[in-house]
Amino acid sequence: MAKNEFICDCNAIHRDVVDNTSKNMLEADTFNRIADFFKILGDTTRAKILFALDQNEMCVCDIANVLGMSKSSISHQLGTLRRSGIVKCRKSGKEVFYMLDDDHVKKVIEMCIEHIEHKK
Amino acid sequence: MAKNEFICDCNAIHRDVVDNTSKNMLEADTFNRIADFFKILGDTTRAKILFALDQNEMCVCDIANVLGMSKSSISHQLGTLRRSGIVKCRKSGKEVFYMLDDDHVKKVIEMCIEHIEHKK
DNA sequence: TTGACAGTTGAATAGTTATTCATATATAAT
DNA sequence: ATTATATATGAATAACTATTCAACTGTCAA
Repeated sequence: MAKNEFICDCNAIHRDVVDNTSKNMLEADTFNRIADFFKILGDTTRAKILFALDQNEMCVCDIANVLGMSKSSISHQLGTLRRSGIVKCRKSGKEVFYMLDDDHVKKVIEMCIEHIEHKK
Repeated sequence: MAKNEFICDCNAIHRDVVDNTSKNMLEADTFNRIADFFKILGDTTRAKILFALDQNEMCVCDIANVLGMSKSSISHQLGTLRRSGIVKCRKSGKEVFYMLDDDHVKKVIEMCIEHIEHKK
């Protein structure tokens, strides 16, 4: 196999490892989805919102007060979470109550906390 | 309790829910750590690197070839992963071999893939 | 129907970050 | 010593994103 079948200009390639690993890689789209999922959790505000919603469904105003942030900011983030299918909402009069829409999120957050405690 | 003990200017607050949830919230620093952890996974390049390293330890050049990206770019990302304690490395001559340094990462990624499959 | 209020949304700003390029360091071979 | 190579790194650019502000929608009450 010629050197320039490989993208980068090194001689240090371990071809068997590279070939084998390449074969096992998932589709590009799958990695995008993985990254997108974690990107959602990778923001302090959203992490707080999800942790809070794990305890109670809440209206936008409640969440804003729990986090000490503006309603607009919270609403933007809830929009992001809703579009990702991680939270869902129900309307009741003027209020909109948000709740988790994903079992995995809870587990993933718990595992993450475990990780953090472990690394301390 | 006076209205302005709450941060935002709504009347729609459910005080018991807000008070209770507030009590159960973790420290700000903990949420920052949670978000920082997920931020690391929340990038396509880093997700690919971690998935690849889950199969074999590899040198920078190998990873660059598996991902089809420049060595410099990969090296920057490996630095980020190393500083986060998610990968570690060993030197062997001119080469530097990287490997996972965290059991949780594997589990978290697997759970994430499960989540993605489930939502399809 | 008018006013008040819960929530949403678009635009703007400010901060962050991934990649590239050029350069630097470290190791091995000649 | 000198050269080649593997990796690291600083600076710059470009792309992305969180929050704010202002304006808007929809609902309830008077």
